[in-house]
Amino acid sequence: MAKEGITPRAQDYAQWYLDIVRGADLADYAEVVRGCIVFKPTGYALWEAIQRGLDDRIKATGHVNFYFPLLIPKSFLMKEAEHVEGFAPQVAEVTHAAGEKLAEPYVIRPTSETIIGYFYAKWVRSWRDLPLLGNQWANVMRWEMRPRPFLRTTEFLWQEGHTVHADHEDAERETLKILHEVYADFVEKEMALPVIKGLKTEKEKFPGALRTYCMEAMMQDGRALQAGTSHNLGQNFAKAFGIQYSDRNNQMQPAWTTSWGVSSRLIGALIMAHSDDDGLVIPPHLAPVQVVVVPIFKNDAERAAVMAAVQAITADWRPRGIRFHIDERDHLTPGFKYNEWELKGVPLRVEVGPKDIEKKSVAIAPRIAQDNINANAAAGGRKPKAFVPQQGLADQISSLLEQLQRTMYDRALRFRNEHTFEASNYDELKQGIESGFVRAWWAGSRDDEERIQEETKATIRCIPLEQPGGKGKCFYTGEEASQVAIFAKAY
RNA sequence: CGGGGAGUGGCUCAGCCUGGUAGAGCACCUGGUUCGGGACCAGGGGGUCGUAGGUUCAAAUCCUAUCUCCCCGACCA
Repeated sequence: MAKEGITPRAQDYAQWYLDIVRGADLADYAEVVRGCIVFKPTGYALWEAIQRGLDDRIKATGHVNFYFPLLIPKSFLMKEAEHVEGFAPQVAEVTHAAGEKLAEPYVIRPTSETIIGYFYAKWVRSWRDLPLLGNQWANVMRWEMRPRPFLRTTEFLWQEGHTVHADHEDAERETLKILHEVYADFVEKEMALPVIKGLKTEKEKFPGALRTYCMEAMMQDGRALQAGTSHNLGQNFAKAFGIQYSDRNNQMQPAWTTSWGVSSRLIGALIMAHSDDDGLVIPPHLAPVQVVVVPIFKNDAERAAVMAAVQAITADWRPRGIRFHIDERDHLTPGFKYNEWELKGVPLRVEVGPKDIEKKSVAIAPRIAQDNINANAAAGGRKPKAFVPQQGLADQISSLLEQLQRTMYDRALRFRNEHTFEASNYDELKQGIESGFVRAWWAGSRDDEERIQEETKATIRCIPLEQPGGKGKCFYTGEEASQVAIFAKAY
């Protein structure tokens, strides 16, 4: 039962995604600025919800926010060899200002390790200054060949954390803490998106990092989406920018740094992981509007009675922390509103009409199917709907929202499990990556990895932190392997 | 950035081949009847046909350039 104007997923997944973005009114194309989008209010509200959830966790783990300039001297980028090489093809440069050519061009930040490194070198003096735990919310720009709304735009919004540590162990601890306690915790609990946490291979790691940890999520077409990364930068940037400190013995030591980020791409992940052919589906924890109330009336007298009832019914919702909206528009039929709010992904709909006033009930309809709420033929619909008493409604809504949150996570996890395959040879891998993730014992080289990518379009998404243990036979080289890798096509 | 497709009211598109006063459906506005799963009738508003240049008495239509979007590839959060 696809909505008007929504291409079914099975027909064209890419078009479906674009239809959701447009239909749910999340973004507009900034067609006058190639590759950029306008975050419309509903899209930006999702970003604000993501920011809130992450910012709370970033601060709870001891970090503070700050802000560095958008423009970075071009020479800064050149100081770390791998870093320049990695980002050079993607940077935009400012060469002129005030009508004059600049002596040294600036680049528009593609990420801020370099400029922050410069200042960290000034700020860090002693072991007592460490760890230095900072984060900034910012926009960055990376010139993209093939942009897609939220998933890959030339300018995007993100947070980037940058920390300095006295030794490798502390930097490593930080890198993993962010991955587990900030990123995966947020994405799994608030976005209802199960992720696989792992290590990037040399080929896939951040340019200039010692190692990169990541979390990978599965989209409904079986492809992987990198939902966040956390880098142990080793001493690479510290050495390039001279970040050093006096240790307890008054010896100068190069420091160790980390950086980590998640971006507005998460909105794309949210859409592609949860939504259906009827439109967007937003997990209740994240939803800017969790419940929409649709009043039903035929005339002014009914309208007055119904609105009074709606006021009474919703009176205790706000104090209970339920985020809701009452759709009072009177030029649209209820049926139209149902479809519209489903398209926009609101988790729960409550209908209040004259019959409900009489029976002290309301109709309640979850955005996605729930075991305890069945399709209600009496309501003329094929969609799940239940009539429940007004008494104790706030409690029931709160618990239903929690139930929906769990259902969404479970549903996404089940989908991932059903689309994850084991491969013990190359043919099995080729077959598996057509519809999902492939787990396989891996002892190949970087060259092997590149060859596999050329031949199959799939990459090693990560070496999962959770390993089966023991040894296996590499599916590609036939050698003894001590680790399992996840292969998939990626966004 | 290479290959392919497309830009005409807010949306989906027709008109272009064969140049001659810009159309439809949906959406929007007004009024009325409706209203528990995408209402109906009547009236109305809205488009320098992506942009720039050229050909022509005359260009949405033909030519050139350019921008943007979509699909496929190489690059990436």
